[in-house]
Amino acid sequence: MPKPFYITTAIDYTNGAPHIGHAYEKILADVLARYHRLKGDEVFFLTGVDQHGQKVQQSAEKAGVAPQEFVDEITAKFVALWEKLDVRYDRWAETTDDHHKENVRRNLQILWDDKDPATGESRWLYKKTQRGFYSVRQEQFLTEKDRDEQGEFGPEWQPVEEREEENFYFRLRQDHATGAPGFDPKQWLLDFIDKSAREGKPFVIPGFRVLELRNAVEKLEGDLCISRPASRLKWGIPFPESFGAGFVTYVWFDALVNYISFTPGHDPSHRQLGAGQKTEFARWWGAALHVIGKDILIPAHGIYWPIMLKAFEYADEEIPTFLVHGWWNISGAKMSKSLGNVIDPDALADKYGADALRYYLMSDIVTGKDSDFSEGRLIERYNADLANSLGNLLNRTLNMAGRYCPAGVRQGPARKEHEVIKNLVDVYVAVSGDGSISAALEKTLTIATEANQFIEQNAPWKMAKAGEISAVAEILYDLAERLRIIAILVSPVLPKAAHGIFDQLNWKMEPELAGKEARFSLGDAGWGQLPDGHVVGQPIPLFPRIEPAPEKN
RNA sequence: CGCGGGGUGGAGCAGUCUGGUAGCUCGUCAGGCUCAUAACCUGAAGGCCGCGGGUUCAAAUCCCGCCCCCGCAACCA
Repeated sequence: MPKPFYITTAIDYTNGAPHIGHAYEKILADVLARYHRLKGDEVFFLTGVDQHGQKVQQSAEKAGVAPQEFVDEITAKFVALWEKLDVRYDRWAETTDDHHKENVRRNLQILWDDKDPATGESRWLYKKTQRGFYSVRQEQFLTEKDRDEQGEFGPEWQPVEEREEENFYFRLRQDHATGAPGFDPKQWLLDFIDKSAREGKPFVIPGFRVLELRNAVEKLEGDLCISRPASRLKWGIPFPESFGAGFVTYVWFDALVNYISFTPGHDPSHRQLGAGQKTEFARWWGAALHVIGKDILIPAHGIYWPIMLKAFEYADEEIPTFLVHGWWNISGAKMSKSLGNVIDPDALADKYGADALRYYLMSDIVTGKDSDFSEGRLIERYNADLANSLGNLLNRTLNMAGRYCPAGVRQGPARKEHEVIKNLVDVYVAVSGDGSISAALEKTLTIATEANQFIEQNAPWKMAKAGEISAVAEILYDLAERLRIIAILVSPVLPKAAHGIFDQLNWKMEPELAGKEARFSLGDAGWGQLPDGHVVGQPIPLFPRIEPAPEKN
């Protein structure tokens, strides 16, 4: 029975066009999904868009269109980009989807109906009136921390007015004044983090984020305001009528729930995983990995979400794992719209191709850390690794095969290099499982580098001149096998190129496999699967060199 | 004394958790090869792994102190 692997990404906010950071996250998740399919796991890959909220409402107003029209337009850009970048997901999550809206409302109702027998009040939600200074410009209540040195609210907040507002709150910690929920969510989360660390079961990857998260939880005070008055936020999911009229769901309470709403087999009528949902849903949910950016770990994913799941009565083992990735900076500075240094992945894909962009984004960063984006580096890595090392290897191999062995390549004796390759494949599997894609690529490229060395050591062109054709045929079989294995290993990152290599090797050409991921399997990465006497195809440069644009003065 | 990340040959980075000959790509220099996408291969120069202490037979790696850089308001992965 194949192992389930459920991978999700953050859903992108449809307030602007996608940038390189959005693309990085989706490609990372796509590569992991493809890697698990390669392993033979049963994979479900969920991604999508977050469409509600204040900022979308404002942007739509500014653009003079209805919010739905506004988000539809931006959503289309995301969908088109993922298509262009070969991000192959299994389901698309949109928070304006009816099923999702229904699910969010049900979740609210469930928490509202979960009454403490002693008080008759909800254990999780309560209504409170907030009175204070409100920035009309920023649409938020201000705190003492927002005052400047003079003790005034600066011009960035103005106009500021005193306001009173009633909202619903979600308990993040025990609060005796308003009735305890029976246990302290904050303490539970701290214990859960510690327990995961003790058991060596990763809750947050990479490890240093665990420390950061734990410190943030320690400092946690106050609860989460999960409603907005409809008078100031219309673009969102209305609260159920039982809460009274005029409340709209806060975006994070809406967005996070998407992970549940769009999981296969989800039935909103069940509250928890337990007996009622020990079905398709539970099978997927138990294997969930959330890929997110470092900016949304604290507090949304690392604090709100586990406590929400706890409130929905998910067991500790049913809290998903987070893979937290870093950022692509620009010349050491943060990418930002206000600095105007945002990188457009769509234009890059047009210029260099999806595979080149995917390769760069996967190879030139260590998962979890930040890296610096540079088009020059993209070209450098493409030329060095893909054009010169791998592409040229394929080209020279097929050229020699066509020239010296038109009747086919021949299986030769076992060589010590085959053992080296097997070890590299093992390392590839180990590091890929940890999400270390750059290390996996490095190991894969090592096979190409060693193949180039192998050619020099044997100099098949000299052997051919000496008439040793059968020996040449064995060398070329060896090279074709290496290329076949490389194609399998790079296929998660370079799906197009992997097909290109297989095609040129004239391998697995069945029409039903053409262009399909099923063509690649880790089980085929063992040595010696090309038949004796196999005839390879014609060489066509797979990665033409990119000539760097001359330095701008 | 807020929280976290980083400081490794000219450039960009890995290695640090699980101490044991300092690794990769680019660049530089010298040579080789000609099957190949002016690609490939071999060799060389270049590092007291931010600084100072400590633990150890042994420290880039563990411990203590210090210095410098970057994030932690918004747009936002």
